[in-house]
Amino acid sequence: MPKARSSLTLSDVAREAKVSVTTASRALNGLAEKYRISPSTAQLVRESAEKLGFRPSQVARSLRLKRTGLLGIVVPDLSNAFFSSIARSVTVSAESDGFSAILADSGGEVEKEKDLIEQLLARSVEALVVCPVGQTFQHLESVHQQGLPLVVVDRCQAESEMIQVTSDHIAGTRQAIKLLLENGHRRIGVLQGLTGTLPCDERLQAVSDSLAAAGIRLDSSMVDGDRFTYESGYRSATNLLTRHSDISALFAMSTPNAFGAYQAAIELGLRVPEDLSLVCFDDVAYADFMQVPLTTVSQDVPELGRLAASLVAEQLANGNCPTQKLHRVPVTLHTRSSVGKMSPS
Amino acid sequence: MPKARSSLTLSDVAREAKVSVTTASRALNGLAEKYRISPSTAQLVRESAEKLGFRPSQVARSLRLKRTGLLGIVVPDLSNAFFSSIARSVTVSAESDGFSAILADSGGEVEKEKDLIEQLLARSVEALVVCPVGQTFQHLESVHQQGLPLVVVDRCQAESEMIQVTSDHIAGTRQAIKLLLENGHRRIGVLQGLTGTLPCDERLQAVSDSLAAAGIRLDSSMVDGDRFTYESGYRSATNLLTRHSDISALFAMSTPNAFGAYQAAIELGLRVPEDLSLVCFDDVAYADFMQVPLTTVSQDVPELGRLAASLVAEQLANGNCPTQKLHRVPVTLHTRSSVGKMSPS
DNA sequence: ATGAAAGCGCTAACAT
DNA sequence: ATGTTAGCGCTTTCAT
Repeated sequence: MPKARSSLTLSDVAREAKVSVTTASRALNGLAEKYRISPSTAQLVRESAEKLGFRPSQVARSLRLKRTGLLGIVVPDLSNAFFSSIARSVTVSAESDGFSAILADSGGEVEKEKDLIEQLLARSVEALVVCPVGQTFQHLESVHQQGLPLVVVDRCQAESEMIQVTSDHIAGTRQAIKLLLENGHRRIGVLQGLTGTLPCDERLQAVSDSLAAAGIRLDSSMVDGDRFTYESGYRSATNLLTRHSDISALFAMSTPNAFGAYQAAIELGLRVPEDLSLVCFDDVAYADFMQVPLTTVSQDVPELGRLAASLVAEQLANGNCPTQKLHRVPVTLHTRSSVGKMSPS
Repeated sequence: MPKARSSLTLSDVAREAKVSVTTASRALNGLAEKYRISPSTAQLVRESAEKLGFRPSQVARSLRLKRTGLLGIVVPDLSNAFFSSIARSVTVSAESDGFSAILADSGGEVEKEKDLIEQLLARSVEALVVCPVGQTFQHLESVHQQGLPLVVVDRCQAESEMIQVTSDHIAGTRQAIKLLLENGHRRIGVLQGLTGTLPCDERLQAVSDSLAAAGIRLDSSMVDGDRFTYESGYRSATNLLTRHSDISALFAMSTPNAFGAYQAAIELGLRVPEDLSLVCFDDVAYADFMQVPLTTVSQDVPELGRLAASLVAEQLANGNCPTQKLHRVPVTLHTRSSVGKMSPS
């Protein structure tokens, strides 16, 4: 298996096979028939390439063909299971289409995100999948207007011509609140995630609407939190439960939020679900093995990724933009034990 | 913010500024002083570039400079938190060094892994971080011999000149077994992960040695399993516990293995830790909120990634290979509740 | 202080 | 059926 420190070029192969670079190129690219290169010559070229351990330079190819076969993915935090799962779907799908994925981690900072996208464009990626930080979209719109295939995942922009994929936050929230209402809860607190993002805003609105439909007004003092983190959940739950001793249920916008709330509840001497019910968006690994298995609205994360990947592939193949702009992926309510019946008082 | 569909080239900028491409290139690359370009000209070039929204082609640059600023990362499963965490560390560190990371998912298949590495080499990545499937290393050795900076993470190759990073599996296992022995356990079963990989082999050997030091022989009938998965854990635990009713503790090589075992125990009517103790390698999110908080030997995954990244950076900077080949990252025993004292019988 | 021209490795007209 | 040659967009000698 001869594998010399490859700075071998096509002309090395051509020389070895005693043909021109053109012929070598054609033979190696499977264009032998098209250019009626004699089978023996083609074979000879292939053998020479093999023998020398020739590996065509994708860089040179990219420059010449103006196609890099590169796809960019930007996520706020690759160590977060939600985003790494999306990254995986997209990466794997890209690989199977002969693309390579450049992955970039914005660390949740908009400026970094802009920066990374610039870098990716400079590298001539042919498409972009972005899970934006979600509070500003101008730079993304601009990419889209330049005609580069772009798919936005999760933190969408409500009014936009961009192709976007996100969960059905409204339907999910409705199911969760419905469950709470059916169990007799009337005083329901909301643990918010990152405000100003579509998932957060839609969920909050849906809570408000669902409650309103049941004749309950969601007071803003019943809403707290500002991140999808454990800490935010802990803080906001502590605030809410301290402020309103009559809260009987909490709707958390993420699993970390819910665990923060759970911890807060314990510290306040509240039992789940006896004294406090808890529902949350997203899901945990091994939920069934938890002290109190959480009732969750779980997103179909792999499907978000798959859909994003296929929307990219479609644009790459057809060159045109899919007509449907905003894609919603259904969510599923997993009823476990963290929601209890409100004891009649 | 003018951002035309960038197929703008340097010569467009040069024309706009009424200078040669040479001067344009120099001005934009901060070589104005070196080539004594008049400040006004340099400024003019920069403004023209800005005005046109010029973005230099990294592809052309790469071809000319023979430096791509690309780094390849290959992992078996990006949706696995262990690997995504490593991918994150490496990606972030690469970004801060001005590199971009191409991420590839081998799906745990050696052939795919080989394939992906070939592709990455064809793309002229300047360095490679690989979490190999771990059962064959020839292709990696070959890359290393070609002189390309390469760091192998996690599933190392015992005898090798490659730069490798992995946890201190032996020390970790010893601590776990020591804890079990101190609690009076003598009949200890082992739930194996993927056999033939260094983490699995070293851990098994360390169990055997630790037991031997206490005068206990590890019979091969006390070892079962072949994957780091939940299913493997479930199956092997069921086998072991059925075969040997006197087993009082299980050492699991991964958290999924441990949860599989936990499920198996429940189904066999065994309580943890009263009837069966459980320790495992790796860690779970929210371990403290589990029904039975697991005692674990947890790896410092971010550190594995950071170390790998810095070893890559070192090679890239110095051009030479670090002298220390195999790097061990310490692990930590997290004592929680899944290990109980053996009741004197 | 600035430019002309060569060339990185490859593909594709355009010959022959 | 095969070869010559012109570039892709950039950097860099080598001139001036």
